[in-house]
Amino acid sequence: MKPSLSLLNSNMPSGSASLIWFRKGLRIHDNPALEYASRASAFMYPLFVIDPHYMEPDPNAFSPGSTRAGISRIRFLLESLEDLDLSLKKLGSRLLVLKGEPSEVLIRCLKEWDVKKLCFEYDTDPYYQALDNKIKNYASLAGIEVFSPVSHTLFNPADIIEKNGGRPPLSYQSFLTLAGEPSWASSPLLVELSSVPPVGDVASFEISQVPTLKELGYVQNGQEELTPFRGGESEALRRLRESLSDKEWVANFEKPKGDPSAYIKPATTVLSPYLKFGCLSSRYFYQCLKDVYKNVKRHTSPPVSLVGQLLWREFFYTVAFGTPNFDKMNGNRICKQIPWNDDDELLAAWREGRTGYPWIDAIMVQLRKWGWMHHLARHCVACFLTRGDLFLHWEKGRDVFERLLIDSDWAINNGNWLWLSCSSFFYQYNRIYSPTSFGKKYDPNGNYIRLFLPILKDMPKEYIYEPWTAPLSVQNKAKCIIGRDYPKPVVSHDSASKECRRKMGEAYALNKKLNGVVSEDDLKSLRRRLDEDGGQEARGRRQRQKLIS
DNA sequence: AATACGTTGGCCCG
DNA sequence: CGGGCCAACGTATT
Repeated sequence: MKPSLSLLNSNMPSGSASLIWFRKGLRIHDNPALEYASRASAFMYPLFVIDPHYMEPDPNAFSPGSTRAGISRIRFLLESLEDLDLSLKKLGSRLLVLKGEPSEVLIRCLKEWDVKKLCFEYDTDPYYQALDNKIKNYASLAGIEVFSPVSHTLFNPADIIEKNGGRPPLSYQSFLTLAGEPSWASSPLLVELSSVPPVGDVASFEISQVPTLKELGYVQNGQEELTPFRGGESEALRRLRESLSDKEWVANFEKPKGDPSAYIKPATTVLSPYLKFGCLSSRYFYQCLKDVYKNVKRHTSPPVSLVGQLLWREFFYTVAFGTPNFDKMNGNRICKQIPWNDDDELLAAWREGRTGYPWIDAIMVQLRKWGWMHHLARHCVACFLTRGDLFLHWEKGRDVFERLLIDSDWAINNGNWLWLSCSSFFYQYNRIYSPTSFGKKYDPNGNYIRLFLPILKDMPKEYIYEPWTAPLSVQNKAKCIIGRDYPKPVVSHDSASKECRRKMGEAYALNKKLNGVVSEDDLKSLRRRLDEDGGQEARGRRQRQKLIS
């Protein structure tokens, strides 16, 4: 369908079509790419590409979902797309959903729809850096204008890195000093779009509606519990208003003071999944928080305040963007080289919530069912897996989180695993979270454990954090025999954490000695030495134990 | 070279 | 529940 001449004016060249390519940024408010695409175009094609690599069911994965994403996050994404489609329809448009390898689909669309202007939000993740370069190269050869604004984050990570002489800052404080106020903050953001151009002729394309889980091939048996958090911009804005309505709460927010065991009403905003998919603009959130701060006497500050939380996100985006191999230990210049153990049995016990430590296991069950846990709960299980107890590789834990979290974000997830494993940013490896007493101080009755581990629901509170210490009569009465109905601890925290401290000390010393340049062989020989010493020490302990008894 | 400081540890004390 | 101690790291600043 060609536009009739009467519709045209000087800003609207004949038949000019733009394409807004949605990936993250699944929103109408504060969406510069959408706004630009809708300006001076006769037609606008709003496109989302369903990438089979991300969306197709993988029956071999360790949890329901695709190869890359658990089913909760896939559903969250589909809900977000549904909501976006609805919002576009209210503006007289709609979301076009196509399936296939994104660059192939996109290039075909650009050709067949004769697109003159391609708009998509700039993305710093390595996956999109590679994909977007491919698309930009094609567009420049084809003479298509590309508009790719920075709007997922408050700052452009490249700017901060440049300000710091080409390297990203490695501490939060130095990041704050460099960052200052965001450049856009002086004027209000565009949060309302009144109308957008109509969708043009879609030619030979089979456009589908936003698919359901079932249509994607997911078989739901009704057994698995999916996340209670609904996706989409509308829900994001509703949650935002709800959080902002309590001005005192916003003003006094201090992250470390939240209760990780709160599950009826989480101690934080739970806006992270909406920021991850861009259902909520981080810039709009920032603007709203500043407005609240203006109207109260005093408020908390970074790093603990709510604005501080947004800046943590920026910090990790910046370091991740400026650090080659950020998601690996090997070849990552800011990552300590540590001889982590490799033990699939222990890894599976952690992943599946059967370490025998109820606090740890309940958190892992919440991860699997809800795709979300409180920040401090994440700390506990990450510390337990790596430097605290099991001494397993942070990359393995990262993979589990990346798959199961509905808010998993490449930069933030990797950054936090580097942090918690004392591989980067944070180095006080003596500070280890106790898998028993940490949870107890927030939730002495163990309600959180009882909810996510119902097998322990009748265990008296005296034993619920350490059920293996309960007398058999108590276990019988609680209908939960340790070792049969619920596992015994896979390690003893006292000795395991001591071992971890020792190994971390040795590994740090080696990194220092070799100035951070640690080879595979260096790690191998350190691992051998640690195991020998550890073996000797353990044998010595058993010997002494014998002599005592 | 010396110093301050770091989003949120555990434990014991009063 | 706040304070002091434990044992102690690296980064950034001076």
